[in-house]
Amino acid sequence: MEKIRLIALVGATASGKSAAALELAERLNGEIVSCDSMQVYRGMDIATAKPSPAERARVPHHLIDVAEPETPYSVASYLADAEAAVQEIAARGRLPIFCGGTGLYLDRFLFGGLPAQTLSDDSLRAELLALAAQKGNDFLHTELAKVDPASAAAIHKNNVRRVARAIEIYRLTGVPKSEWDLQTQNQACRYDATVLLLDRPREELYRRINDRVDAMMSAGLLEETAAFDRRGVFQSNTTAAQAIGYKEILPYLHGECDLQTAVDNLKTATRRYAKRQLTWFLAKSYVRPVAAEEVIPLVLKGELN
RNA sequence: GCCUCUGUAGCUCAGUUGGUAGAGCAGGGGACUGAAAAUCCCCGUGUCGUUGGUUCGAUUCCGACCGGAGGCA
Repeated sequence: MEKIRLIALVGATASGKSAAALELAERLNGEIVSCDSMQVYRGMDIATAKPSPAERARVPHHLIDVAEPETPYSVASYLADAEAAVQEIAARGRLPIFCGGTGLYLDRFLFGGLPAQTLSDDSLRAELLALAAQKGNDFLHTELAKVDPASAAAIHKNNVRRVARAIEIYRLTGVPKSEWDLQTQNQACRYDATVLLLDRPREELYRRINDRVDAMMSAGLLEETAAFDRRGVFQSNTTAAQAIGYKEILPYLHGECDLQTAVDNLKTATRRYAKRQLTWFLAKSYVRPVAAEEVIPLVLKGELN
């Protein structure tokens, strides 16, 4: 069976992916598939720089507003949802255009996630994290080494989250995570995909980030944050509660710092996030960095296939 | 005007009983397979305010000067 053709625009936050995707979708009879771990949540509009209703009316967007902020959403959910969206789009004879900065989501979508047996178990995970808190990171890491030495060697002992997840996989399936990993490593890409990174000079990117944060403030980020706060979304440590934007504004709303400090912290957090995104994408051999302003012309000329 | 405190990495500060200095944050780099906007790892030379003096040697002690904070007038 022939692989489905798709284009993906990735890159750091504020690099201009959304606008480029919109234009390409209109020119190439495409539909946009968001690849963003935070835009999936309903109501988290300003902080996540979600495409506006007007933009969404121009081109169909998928995987935006598909979960409530109180609901856990993760790579696994994404793989299923994205698979379905792409099938639909392709069935309509249109081109799926991925757009977003969550590298892990796209990576696993293209190459396949862990098998369904390796489900997750929140209570087991909580138990393991508590164990590390009580007996120390070394203790949990040693536990992992007993059942999965390869993973233990690959995961730093202080990365308790990953250590716990690896143990969790073993407990749930009886097979070490490192074994499961072998099944998805070095797999061929499941799609006929062109993955382009919108590249910009670091200085320019940081300027755009600062400008975007200022724009978010004028768009009502304070109100959006306050509303979620009243709703209790930040009481638990759900994924949505970790979105950059709310985390930094909340201390101001609670009178713990002044507004200027909160905004500066938000800009800083966003810059650091952008750097992490770039580190991820640039390490992937299937990602092609292209100067941001060249992306649309080059795709239209068909020079990037 | 006098007195006291203070001036060390971009920022906040520690320290050297005199042998040219180190943390946090910021910044830089990296990892990443069901929380990924998360999580984790690595990276610290800077005229130790300026200028004289004492000393083999001063960022460290002493003086003066220039900033800053407070107190007395």
